[in-house]
Amino acid sequence: MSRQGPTLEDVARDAGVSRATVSRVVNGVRNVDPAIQEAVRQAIERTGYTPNRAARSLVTRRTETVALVVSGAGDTSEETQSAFAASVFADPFFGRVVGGVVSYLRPRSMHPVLMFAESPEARHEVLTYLRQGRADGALVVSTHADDPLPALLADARLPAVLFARPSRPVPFSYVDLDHRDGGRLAAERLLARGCRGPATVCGPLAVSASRERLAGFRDVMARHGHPHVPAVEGGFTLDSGIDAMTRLLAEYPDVDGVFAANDLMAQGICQVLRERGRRVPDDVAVVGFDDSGVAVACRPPLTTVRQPVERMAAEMARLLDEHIRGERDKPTSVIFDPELVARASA
Amino acid sequence: MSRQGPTLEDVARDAGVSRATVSRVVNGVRNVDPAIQEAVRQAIERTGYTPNRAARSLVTRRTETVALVVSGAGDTSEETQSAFAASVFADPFFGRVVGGVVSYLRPRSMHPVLMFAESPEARHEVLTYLRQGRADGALVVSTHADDPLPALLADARLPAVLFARPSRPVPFSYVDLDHRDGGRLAAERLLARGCRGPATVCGPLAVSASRERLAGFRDVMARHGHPHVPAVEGGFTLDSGIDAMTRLLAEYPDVDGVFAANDLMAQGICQVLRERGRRVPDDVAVVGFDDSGVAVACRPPLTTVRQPVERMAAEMARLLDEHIRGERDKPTSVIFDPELVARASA
DNA sequence: GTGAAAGCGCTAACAC
DNA sequence: GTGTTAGCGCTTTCAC
Repeated sequence: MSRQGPTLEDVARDAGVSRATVSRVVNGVRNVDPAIQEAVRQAIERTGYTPNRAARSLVTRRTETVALVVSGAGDTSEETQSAFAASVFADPFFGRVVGGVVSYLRPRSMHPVLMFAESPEARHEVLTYLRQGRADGALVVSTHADDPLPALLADARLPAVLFARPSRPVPFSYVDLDHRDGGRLAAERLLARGCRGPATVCGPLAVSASRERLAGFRDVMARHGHPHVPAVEGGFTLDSGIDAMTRLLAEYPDVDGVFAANDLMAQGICQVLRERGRRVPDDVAVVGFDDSGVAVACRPPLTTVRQPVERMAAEMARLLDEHIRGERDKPTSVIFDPELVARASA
Repeated sequence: MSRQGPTLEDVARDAGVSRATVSRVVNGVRNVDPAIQEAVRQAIERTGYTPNRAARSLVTRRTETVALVVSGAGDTSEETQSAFAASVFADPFFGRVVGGVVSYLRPRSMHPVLMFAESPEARHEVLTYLRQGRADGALVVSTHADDPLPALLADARLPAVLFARPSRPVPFSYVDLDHRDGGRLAAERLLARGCRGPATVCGPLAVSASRERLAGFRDVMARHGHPHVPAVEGGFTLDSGIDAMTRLLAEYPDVDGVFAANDLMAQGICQVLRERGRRVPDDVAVVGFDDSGVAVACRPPLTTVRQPVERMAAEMARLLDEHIRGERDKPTSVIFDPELVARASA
């Protein structure tokens, strides 16, 4: 394991200049004679030099690494820690977040360390990690509303940016979607299709995004003669969509339009409907939310409200980067607009 | 950003000892007087000391970080780089890998940096990253058979462990499943159900695992009077499962048992069958592979061949850790056994 | 424009 | 057992 290639010193000797000059060339600092610059480049080439990041970090106090943390609720037990990761990625949402984050970081030679914070110990790990300077800041995606991590990070004065507005105010930038507007789009679509018995399988009401989507949906529906739209609460999983729809049908057999708070639940809903012999969209129209991979994979393909997760995640990374580099001081929020994507299900 | 808490020096002063002693206590080296040990602990507590990892790495030449790299084929274009991440996680497989890896690393205060190597530039990034000493080694999960990354890592003499046996031999340890045996289990299940018209939707034949599963399946089938089992090649995605099954039904309308090379395709197969009015398992039995989340989510729940991905991933991490620490020298392979999980689909 | 030199905070010989 | 000391490889004043 004693892999340590040539150092600045070696390159300097080879090029017949000082360490400082090589460092300048490596870091693209101007004020270096073009000829010398070229000589150094060649020396680097010859020696196969690669800068040692630990040494650089030690002086720059920066790692070009950020923690990408998926943060759960209070107290998942230890046994489930590995299952947490699997369940998290069961929703295409997180894969998209990763993709968006990487698309921003990679061109800048920055990299994400993946962390899960589903227990108090795990949260402590995240704080320690950042305090040790192993990462310059955190990108936090919470799966629960009452996620305590943002507050902990704030107390420790560690840089972070959040996906979605935190339930209790913390001095961090965040990106979010106009969820209320998303709910409205779904309602309008169902109404435009002539739907007369609308209902919704909403997300966990503890999550603000769920409440907003629901509010927007009901808002428009109320304005069009549906003051009391039935809503059943789901948990953003396929299973919970199946459950919710089963209950919904039992209580309101004549629904003809359902707004699901995400695509995964919409998929479950379609499954239930098909099993009951109801055609989608002819008998019951279904509108999803997210426009994730399952929206296209679903039979029928889902009409859904698009959330530009990749762009949002990239923006989140950009904000963090700016905070870290001191280019941005005050917390900011960037809100994205949803968009209706029409496919077959509604 | 000038966050730098107290240093060893500060703690030493506070405790009235030398830096070395504090270092010993921090690193749990014995040969320290219990009383002094306690004094140091208190000083650490008082000062709120956290070791600076860059400084430590500089001397230990270790980062306690590993690269978890998902490696694609040769030449995905740049635009799709962010889509690659999303598509990768569309298969529950990778979430499970992450979970397994983290379950090993976390208790050891090690962490994974997520990297995607779907293009030549991206692969180069991975090499640079490791050469700079930003990670101690790589865990490589290839999505394609002809992944060039392992060879590149080997040439650079960087430590790595692979998920699945590489198509061309490289001097790295790897974990794998006895895929052939998995194929056999599937065949036996279908035969036990009295299936008389077996077929299979296999994985990409460029992938060795696909070939093995197919071989095991056909092997048993041949031995039981089915010398020529129809096989259609899929791509491990839900869509490809749908396509493959559609083609299969067109050519062999009287199949009554299908072995899908993964659960995602099995799900697609079930969808097609249901659309065609064929009942699963009564008209056509379906056996999946992996036992991932979709196996339970599928209607009907899938009978499938379990691949213990989490355990395999954890083992992969363990092997890498041992290589890094010099506790293991020669490349090793650890092969896991598949297991049939009986549910409703067959 | 370039070099000399002083650290960044830590670990690991080596003395005592 | 504990302290002293010499770096790890890099960036960055500060002279020249």
